[in-house]
Amino acid sequence: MTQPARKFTRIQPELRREHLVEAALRCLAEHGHAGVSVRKIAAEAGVSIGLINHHYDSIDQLIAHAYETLAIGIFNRVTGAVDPSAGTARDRLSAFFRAYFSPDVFDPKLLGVWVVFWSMIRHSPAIKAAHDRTNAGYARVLEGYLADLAAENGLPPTTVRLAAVGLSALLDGIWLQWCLTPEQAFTIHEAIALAESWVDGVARGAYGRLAS
Amino acid sequence: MTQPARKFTRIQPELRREHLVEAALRCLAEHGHAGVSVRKIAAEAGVSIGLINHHYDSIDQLIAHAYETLAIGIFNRVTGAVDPSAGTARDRLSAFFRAYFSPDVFDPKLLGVWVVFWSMIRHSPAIKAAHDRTNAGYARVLEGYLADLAAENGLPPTTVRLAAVGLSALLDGIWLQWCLTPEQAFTIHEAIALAESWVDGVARGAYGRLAS
DNA sequence: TCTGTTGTTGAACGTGTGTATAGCGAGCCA
DNA sequence: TGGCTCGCTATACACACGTTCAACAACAGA
Repeated sequence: MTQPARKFTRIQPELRREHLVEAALRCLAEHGHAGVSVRKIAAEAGVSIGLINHHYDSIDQLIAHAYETLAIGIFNRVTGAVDPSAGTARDRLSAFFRAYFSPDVFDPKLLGVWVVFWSMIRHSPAIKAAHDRTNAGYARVLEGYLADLAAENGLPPTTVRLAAVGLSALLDGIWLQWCLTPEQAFTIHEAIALAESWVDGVARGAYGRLAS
Repeated sequence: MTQPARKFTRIQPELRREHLVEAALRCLAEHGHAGVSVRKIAAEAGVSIGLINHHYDSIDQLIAHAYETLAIGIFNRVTGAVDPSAGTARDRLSAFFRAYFSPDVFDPKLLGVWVVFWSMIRHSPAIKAAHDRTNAGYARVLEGYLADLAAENGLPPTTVRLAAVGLSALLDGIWLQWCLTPEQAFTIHEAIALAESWVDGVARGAYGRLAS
């Protein structure tokens, strides 16, 4: 006596979109660029092909939504690990580094996802906008830490904007190298030491020429 | 009185492969990931579709060949701009920076090409191998400069390997940021200043903790 | 229990993909 | 000038893609 199997279950559009985003991210992590596929994502989410175009005008919009979800999630997790009022600016930078150099972020699978996003920036305004927004977020946060550091140590504050660019680039570069070469030539501990040493350089006035 | 138009011209396989690689790079620069297409590349090269599979077992091998050509070309141009015997180690680093931060390398179109390569690293052993080889090349060159710098300035040489990782990451990160955000928040001059300041930090002993 | 709304399905369509292959023809060499 | 080699063309094939749309069915409210 089999039940008349229910063919599907309805859920709220907002919740369904969330599920689709999660399935899309799993597809991107597993298949890279080939994971940008209505059929693969629908299969991963356990729904029919047509459902994606019912909730999104095109697959690009789903990917853009996925990018925004992932990028903001990581940003919040990393910056949320830093108590903005406790300790010195130097302490806050160290806390930021510890959160940034965590397995959540330093995961080679993540690069496969990110590379897809980067490749779509030029053609998709939605993804470009999401990228610019999170990028500005990191710049703002790092500039805040460095401005505090400059104030506490009496360094010239004119260097702050550019120094934040440099630190951001260093962190991105370490992440990139880590993800591209899984058989690593350096440890997470060493990666943190590189970032800390960069701040040491700032504290020793090595970045004075940026003020010119 | 029209000539009986020649339908094609034969050239040496080696030369033809070179033309195909150049066409592939133009396609990647223009169309990004969508440029990885036998039909697009064949059209760009002005040859028939089947010719690519005549010269390469699969399109992935053509892309790998293109990657190797481009990566080695840039590597040779950048490292070739540094006279390995003249001046101090610091001079050589500065010369390297000037060559690296040139319009040849700092071209947003180049990122579109590179992103395609990165996305294929996981699935294509040929591309992975080409990447590892050029990566090792940069590591070797930078380690050389930094070892000379350490010897000239009496710094502990144990830090050299890891410092090269840091410098390489910084350069990659600056390049990435430059290419991802064409409406730049910094100039090439400032980018060079960031790299020079990093070396200042090394010279001031900021990277002593790497030796631990 | 019936009805209306709407989230969901799945087949269909046109396009683009990589590869295989049969045959054409350009250019070399005797 | 003939013939032969092989670089090259162009068609064909099977498959995957994104999108569309008419029909279906789950669930809320009456």
